[in-house]
Parts: sequence; structure tokens; C-alpha cells
Amino acid sequence: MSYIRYDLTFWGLCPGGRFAMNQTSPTSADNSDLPAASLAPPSSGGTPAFSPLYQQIKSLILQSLQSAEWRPGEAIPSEMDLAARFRVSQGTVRKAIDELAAENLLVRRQGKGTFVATHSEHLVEYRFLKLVPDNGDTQSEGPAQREIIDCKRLRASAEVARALSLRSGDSVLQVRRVLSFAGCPTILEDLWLPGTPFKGLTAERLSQYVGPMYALFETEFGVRMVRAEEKIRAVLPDAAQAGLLKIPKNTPLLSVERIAYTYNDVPMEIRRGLYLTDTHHYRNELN
Amino acid sequence: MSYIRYDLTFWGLCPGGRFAMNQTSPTSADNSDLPAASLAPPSSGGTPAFSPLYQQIKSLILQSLQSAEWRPGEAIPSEMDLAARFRVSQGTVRKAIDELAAENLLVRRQGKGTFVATHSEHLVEYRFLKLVPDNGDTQSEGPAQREIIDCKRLRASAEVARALSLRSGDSVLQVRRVLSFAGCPTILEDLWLPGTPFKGLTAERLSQYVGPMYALFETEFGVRMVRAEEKIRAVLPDAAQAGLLKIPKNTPLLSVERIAYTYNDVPMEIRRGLYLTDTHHYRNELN
DNA sequence: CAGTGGTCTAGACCACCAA
DNA sequence: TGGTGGTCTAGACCACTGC
Repeated sequence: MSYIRYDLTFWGLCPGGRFAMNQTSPTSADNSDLPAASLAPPSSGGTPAFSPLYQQIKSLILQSLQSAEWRPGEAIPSEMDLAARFRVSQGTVRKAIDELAAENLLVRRQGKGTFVATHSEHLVEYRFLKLVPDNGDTQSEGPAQREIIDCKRLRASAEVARALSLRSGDSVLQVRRVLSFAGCPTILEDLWLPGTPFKGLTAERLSQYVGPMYALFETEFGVRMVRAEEKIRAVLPDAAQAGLLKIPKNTPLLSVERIAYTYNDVPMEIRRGLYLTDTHHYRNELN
Repeated sequence: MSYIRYDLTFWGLCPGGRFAMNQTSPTSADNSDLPAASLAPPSSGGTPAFSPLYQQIKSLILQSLQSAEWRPGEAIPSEMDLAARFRVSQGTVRKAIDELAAENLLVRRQGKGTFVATHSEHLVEYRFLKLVPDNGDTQSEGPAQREIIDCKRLRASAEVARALSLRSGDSVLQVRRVLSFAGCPTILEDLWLPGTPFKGLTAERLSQYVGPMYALFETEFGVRMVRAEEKIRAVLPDAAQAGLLKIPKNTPLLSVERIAYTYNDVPMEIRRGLYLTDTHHYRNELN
């Protein structure tokens, strides 16, 4: 395991509370039986590297998520249990969980517990797909029909390698598929996955799986997508693309280039979608 | 003024704390000198209408923002002051402010205070504009050159009226402008504003003002945009649009239809942008 | 130095859920 | 009925800012 950023000791860099003490002269506090990674001394150069307790707790919870101590859909220990485990107050654990819930890594359910977020929850939950029908009625349209056009292993181009933090020439999986709504081809997607984490992924498994692709990644490969960035442009299709979407060549399309990340900002997927926007639109909310 | 939703009395609908009491038999608690709107009895039908104290505080703060008791850029009273004013603990005020800060209505600055968010802060802060240069360097590109093409008053079409919650035929202001980066026309915007709140807005004032348009709305008309929704499509320009952007007619463009809202989800602007995406892209983050 | 937001604790009670 | 998250309070101390 790797140590998290800043100190994990409870050695006097906490602003208040019962662990607070002189900032510049840490004493040997009662931290003999703290969780594993708590031995890095306070960083002694440059920035003070002050990290509040709840951030350290957040990092510890994050590590447990990463190491799959708790799996997607499962409940994590109660706030009181975690408070006892980390030897902090419930309020501190609560604040850590609050942030993780705000980032959609955890889901709180009153009376039941706190659960690891998952893409498999509601079968029609395409969390990262922001294309919606113009009438807004996602229900009547029903789930998308999916057709795998292609699925092959190849060597990463320089561009793909860079985006996925691989070496140029490493094995990657390339998938092309078409999504249709009400029989109408609407989305053409090309995606690239790093070969190693997705060993064993084939066109058959992709075709047979019911539910979002990210749910399959979770259950079959233990890869949970947590966050994504998209770059959107307007483009015209080439001949092959126009053919697959069954549209004239001069039809403008939305080009959506996505990079999806697992925990710790590790990129795990590149996806380039071409969206037909005559009956659908990309919906976004600004705050 | 209008009463906020649910009860504003502290009459026994608070789950815990010193005001907690039997939920079904509110007594005459010591609330003789509470803030103004605190006389609505607990709603006695349908849903229980339970609203936590901090939500009620949040609503009260929101009212003060709406009524311009504190103006954009100004500091609001300290947490302790607000706690005294509302007769709750600092922690409760803090939670209310936390949510408002998360919604970008307030900005916290440690050691200084809590401030009403504003669009005029950093001169180059186009908060709702997500178009960025492909190289990511927003600085080198510099601020956009703006040219007002047209600015006139007319009667609202049915469509515009509906989106702005006006009556068909009400006065609206229509503006067309072009934004250029490094001399290159990149964005063509048409926008519609309700006539009454923006009485006195002219092409001259738009041209002369330095800074984001939303900053002008704030300082000159007291209209603060808080939130927006966008619908994005790929389109081809018509002849006039192509001419203004100086592009061939078959250039695909991003069509970005935005509705911007003030406080309380009141729509105050429709904006339709055509974005040229050969050197720029629309950047979005998914969580 | 005083004032502000930020962190932490301890303890109480409430709403919701499942058994 | 007991356990979980949710709310509220009171009090302490810390970090940051500006006078």
C-alpha cells in the first residue's frame, strides 16, 4: 500500500479537539494502536502540510474502498463503528463520509446505513450519459438497444497511451458499438480500455451482459469508474460513421470525448461518442 | 414578503436539540422575538412537512439575499451574529451556510468572513461559459472581443414567453452579439431578457461595459444569475449565421440553449449560442 | 491583538428502517 | 425494539486575516 498524502499521525497538526497540542513540538501522544499507515512524521519542509483529521479519515476510507474491503453495493461499517476504529468522534467520521457522499462515492440511506456507490443499482442508470430525448421522457423510450460492431486487442497508439497513462505499444482493447433508441441508431461509440485490468473481456461478454457497461466493469473486473471529463465538439461523420448511424454524410453530430477515472484519478477508459441530436440533446446543468 | 415553504416556527418539528419537544403537541415555546416570518403554524395536512432547523435558517438567509439586504461582493454577518439573530447554535448556521456555499451563492474566506457570490469578482470569470481553447491555456488567449450586432425590444413569442414565465406578447429585449478570440469569430449568441427587470438596457451600455454580461446585470439591474440549464446539439448554420461567424455554410456548430435562473428558480434569460469548435471545445466534468 | 471561519468533541434526541 | 443516519447544542481550540 502507499501512504496517503501528508501525515497520517494524529501528532499535533489537528486544529482543535482532544488531540490538539503544540504544533511545533509534537510529543509522544497516545497513538500506539492507530490504523496501519500512521507512521509518517509531519512533513518538515516547504508547506506546513496541515491536513485536518476528517481529511485523513476520508483518505483511510478511500483506501478501504480502493482495496475493495467494501464492495460496490455493500454497506460500510456504521459511523459509530468507524469512529471507534479510527479513534475519533462520530462527527469527524460524519464529515469525511459527507464529502465522499457528495462525490458520489458513497450513498447514505437513513435508517439503513452507508453504502458503496455502484453503477448496477437501477438497471437504467447510465450515470455518465447526458443525452436525453427532447421530450424529456426517459421512461417511455425504454432502454437502448446495443450492438457491438467490433471488439479487438491492439497496441496503444501514442495518443491513447498518453491518455491512459500507458506506454506506447502496450496492449489495449478497442470496442466499437452502436446504441439505438426505438430502433433508431443514435450513438456510435469507440472506446479504448487498458489491456491488463480488462483481461478476458470479449465481444460475447459485452453483448450478453444486461445493464450499463460500467456495471459490468465493476462486477466482472473490479474497476469502478468514479469520475469523468468530457470534451464536446460539433463534427461531420466520415463515410463509415454515417453508414453505421444510417444518416447522410452532411449530418452534424456531437463528438463527445470522455476520459473516465477510477479511484485516485487513474484513467481507465477513453470513449469517443458521436451523438445524433435530431431527437435528443445533451443536457447539462450549471451551478 | 412571502412566507417560505413549511413552518418557520421552531415549534417542535426539530429532531433534536434544546428546542425538541413532543412532535404532536407543540407548546408555546419561548419564541416571542424570533425573526419576522415565524408565525405560520406547522402544516397540518398531507405530508408531515418536517423541515430541519438549518433548512429554515437557509431559507431565511436566502430571503435576505433575494431582498438585497446583503449585496453581491459584500460580507454577510458572521456566523456568531447570525446564530444570535436566529437564536440557534453556530453549528446550525454553519450547516445552512455550507449548503449555500456549495450552491455557489455564498463564498467563505477563512479569517475574513462569508461573502455574497458575484459574477464581477475576477474580470475574466465567465462562470457559465464552458468553451475553452483546445490547448487549455485560457490566459494566453486573453479576454474575448465582443461586438453587439443587434439589440431591440419586441413582443415575446409564445415559445420565449413560456420559457421566461411571461405572457405571450409581453415586452422582451433581444440581443445578438459575436464573441471573438484572437480576432477569430467563435461564438454567435442570441439572447432574450424580460423587458421589465431590464428596463433601460441598451446596446450602448452593453458595448461600453467591461466584464461579463452577468456582472452588468448584477450591478446595474440587481439581477443575479444563480443557476442555468443547457441543451446542446450539433447544427449547421444558416446563411446569416455563417456570415457573422465568417465560416462556410457546411461547418458544424455546437448549439447551446441556455436558460439562466435567479433566486427561487425564476428564469431571467434565454440564450442560444452557436459555438465554433475547431480550436475550442465545450468542457464538462461528470461526477 | 481581536475577529472570522475551520476543526473536533461529547452528548442528546429524532426520523427511518428492518426484524 | 434496536440500530442507522440526521439534527442540534455547547464549548473548546486552531488557522488565517487585518489592524
